[in-house]
Amino acid sequence: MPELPEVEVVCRGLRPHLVGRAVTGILTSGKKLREEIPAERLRREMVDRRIVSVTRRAKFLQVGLETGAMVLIHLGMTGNLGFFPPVVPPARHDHVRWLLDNGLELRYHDTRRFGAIRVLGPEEVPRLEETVYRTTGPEPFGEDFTADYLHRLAKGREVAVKAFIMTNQVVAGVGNIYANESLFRAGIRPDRKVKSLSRNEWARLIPAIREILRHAIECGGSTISDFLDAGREKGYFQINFKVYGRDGQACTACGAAIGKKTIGGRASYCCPNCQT
DNA sequence: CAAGTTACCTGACGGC
DNA sequence: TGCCGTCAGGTAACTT
Repeated sequence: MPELPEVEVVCRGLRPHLVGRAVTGILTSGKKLREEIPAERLRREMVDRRIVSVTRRAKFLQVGLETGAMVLIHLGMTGNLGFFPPVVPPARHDHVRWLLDNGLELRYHDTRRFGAIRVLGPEEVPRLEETVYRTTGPEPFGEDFTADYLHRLAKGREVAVKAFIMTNQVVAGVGNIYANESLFRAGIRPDRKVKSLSRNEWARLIPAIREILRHAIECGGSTISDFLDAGREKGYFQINFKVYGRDGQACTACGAAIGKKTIGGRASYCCPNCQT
């Protein structure tokens, strides 16, 4: 499920329910995610502490504690968070349950266990950008994400533009779906080598990425409110994809059949007519 | 060093 | 019905 827009939607959905709450206990499944769940450290930094912020950087959710400590949550491919009353039996693949002082539980559910949960002490938080995010590029909505930056970074390189913009070091948070959709919006073929893109094309791609992401966040936002007790994919993404998953179907702009091929091991879709 | 491949997991789906 | 291969929105560790 989660690329940047989904993580942003989860972030905004959690915030009003979490900020100001204190954690009273933490239960874990004992199963390993991408990394071991640091259950003891989680308890040490969170139990009897108040949550003061819920933010996002790249695809990480950042839960800030009153002590200055922080818990990072990455949803991987199938991670999700939801609030439940304790009487609701935990589901298969619920891996962390945060008991809250309002009687509800926040549950982390992750079928494929590609997600991650990390704990940072107060002394580690000021250096996040140099440690956790050392290899993470600019936020797509950040002012450092510019055509000049991309043009310079792409110089002489042979990688396909779609793989390039999906690389975390280049820009944070653009996954397979929105890479496909952004390139369609910008009219650029996903298999173009980045060294062949003009300064103008980069300048076109940036707003395309931003508009696609912003629209996806807004679509998710329409159902944000039912986080309580709802959990799981309650129809967040009624986004109409223009190319993703539409191979063989007619392009919404010109009617040509959308094509599909693999780039960098990932399914890639493109209109042979609208994208050059 | 850049670019491509593989591994980590489970579940859903299509073909036979 | 069931068995098998393939695929899935992420990422890092590999190999080439």
